[in-house]
Amino acid sequence: MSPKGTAVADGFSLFTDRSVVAMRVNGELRDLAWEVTDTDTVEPVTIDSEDGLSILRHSAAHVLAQAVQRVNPETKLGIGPPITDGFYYDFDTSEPFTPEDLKALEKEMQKIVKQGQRFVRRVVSDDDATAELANEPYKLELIGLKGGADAGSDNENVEVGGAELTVYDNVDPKTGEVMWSDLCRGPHLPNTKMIGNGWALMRSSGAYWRGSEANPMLQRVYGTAWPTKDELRAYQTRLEEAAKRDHRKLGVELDLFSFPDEIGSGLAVFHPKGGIIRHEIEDFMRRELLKNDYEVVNSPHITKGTLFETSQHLNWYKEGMFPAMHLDEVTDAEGNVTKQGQDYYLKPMNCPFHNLIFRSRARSYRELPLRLAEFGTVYRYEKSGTLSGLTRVRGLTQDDAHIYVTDEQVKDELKKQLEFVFATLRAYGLDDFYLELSTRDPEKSVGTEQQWADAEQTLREVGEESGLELVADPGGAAFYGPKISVQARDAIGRTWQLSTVQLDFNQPELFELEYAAADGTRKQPIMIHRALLGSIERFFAILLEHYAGAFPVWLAPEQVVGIPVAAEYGDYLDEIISRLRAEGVRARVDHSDDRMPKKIRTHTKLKVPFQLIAGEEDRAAGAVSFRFRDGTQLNGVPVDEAIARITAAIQSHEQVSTAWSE
RNA sequence: GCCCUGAUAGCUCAGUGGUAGAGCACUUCCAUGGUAAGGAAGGGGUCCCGGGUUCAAAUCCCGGUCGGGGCUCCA
Repeated sequence: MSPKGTAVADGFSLFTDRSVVAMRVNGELRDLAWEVTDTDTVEPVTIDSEDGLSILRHSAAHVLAQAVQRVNPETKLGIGPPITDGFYYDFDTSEPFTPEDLKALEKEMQKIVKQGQRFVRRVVSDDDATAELANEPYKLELIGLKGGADAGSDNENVEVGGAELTVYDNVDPKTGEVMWSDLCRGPHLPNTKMIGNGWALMRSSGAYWRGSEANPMLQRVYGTAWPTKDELRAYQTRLEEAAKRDHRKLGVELDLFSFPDEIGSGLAVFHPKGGIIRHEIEDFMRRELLKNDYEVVNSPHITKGTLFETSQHLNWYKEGMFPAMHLDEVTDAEGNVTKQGQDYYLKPMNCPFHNLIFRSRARSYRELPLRLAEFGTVYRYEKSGTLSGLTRVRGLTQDDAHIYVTDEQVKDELKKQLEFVFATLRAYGLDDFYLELSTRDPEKSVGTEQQWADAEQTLREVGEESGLELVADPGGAAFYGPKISVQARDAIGRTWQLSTVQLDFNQPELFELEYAAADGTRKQPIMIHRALLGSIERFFAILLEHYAGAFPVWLAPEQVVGIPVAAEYGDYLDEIISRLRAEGVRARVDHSDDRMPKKIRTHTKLKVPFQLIAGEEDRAAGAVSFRFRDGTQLNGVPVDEAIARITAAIQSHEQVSTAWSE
């Protein structure tokens, strides 16, 4: 502890650079108005730093709240923290916000920003705060939480996280009048003018108070804020780019899949072009499985409930399952049951079936590791509000595998699995990964502490040995065992949880699985669940967005389209195309009566990797001209060479968007 | 599941109490063309479904289905 120094200055005199919006004093974020002493360590916080952006966004949230209460003073305040790329503020209001309301609020916010109100920090006692905020029931609740054992989430800490309670007053710079106040830990920008014009309100939605379904729903307004208008524009452009590659939009444009209303929510049909992509994804996966010592199995989509009683799924996840079909019950004329019926369920998971396959006969240690793989279609009754395109559906096909190993084999097998995962994902064009280790949630787990500790340790070692970044996810494990998951970054930097490798010491026990060990005793195997692509539907969506619909040649639904310069050259192209088709290439000639530039436009929009154009010059030379997706071209390529290059590009899983360099 | 919001031609969308529209796509015909839209004509809609209000409903009200944005959830 250093002796208390003498107050010497505030941040305004220490930092004249106008991009400094706050400072760190002895590691703590402080307003520039904070008085520092000669023994303090002081660092500037600039607006474009991570802390600076959070402060900017948090201040913008305050301005939003002030605007809301100006428009409707009856509105009660929830919380208003900064978040990635922006901020939100929750309100309890009699009428939800309409888009017009948001426009009006933006205008009101602009006035507040222009006025340049100062953010002034004021320390208050719990009692004073309680009196001052008597009309703000949610804030009172937060004050009550402060200092409790469970101090609430980070977002709530933004309001009351400090050692002492503070209120920020928004003060009119001319009159000194307090325009508005909010309970807040701070720090804030010195004044609202510094929020500038790089912000916008985005949307509104409902959100449960303190994130619990049991609590009332508040109205949340989301906004975004950046140091400059240019950065705001860049952010908006980024959102537009992401929207352009939205798989739901591309799915319609490229005629890949649809969700007919007649079938029901979350249930997709794949059209021929989506179907062939899916076929290629699965076909490649199957070949890799067989090369890597998996056995391919198959199981039905429905089963009697007893199976899921054994597996405990009916106990733990019944709400997530489609309700039972009650079958085979017989009643007499009086309605008395004369024969008990049976409950049948659509399967939400494949593992119990694989356990039955394991158990179908005596197993020897010589068979282990036994790797059972299936593209198993499962049905889950996901809540209606959580469904989203192909990424969250009610009917999905998992590329599922269950691997049964001895205790000694666990580590080697996990290693092998991770390597297999990386190699496979790379073949689909995803190569930027990190790992996440999900560990025990003591509230929700079976098995002994020792089992968990050992398993988590093994997973951690394997993860660390992979050389990839390993992120902890404490409490994220399922109840039956820890898992390691592979997160992949896509072309625009978003991360997706793909593969999971999960240990399970519960099911082998529930199903009484055993094998004969070398010494003749019976032992229980350890089970590893592993999904490599996750669900095929979701993986399909991820690839579609990753490539923005411009798939590598092997996955492209149409690989080659021949475009004759005039109808006369159609026959010549037909010959070339039939040679490609004989090689298994998806190729056709566009014989429609559109003009050539129109055909080029059509197939460019459909993102066909190779357009083969032929006219007099090409025919005379026994050649074709390539046009690639980006508009580059390669003229007069001899036909044999063209075919060889196309088939090679398919073989190698290569992405081809531009002309090959010689 | 909860809050908000939407549904009009295959697609994108205009129309908002009084006979249903555009562009693209599709069909046919003309045009025979060298690198992102040649021309003309034509077909195509229980305006999501069911109730209600009204002389009259695609339009207003209620319920449902499906979509979208969030919250919660995600074995």
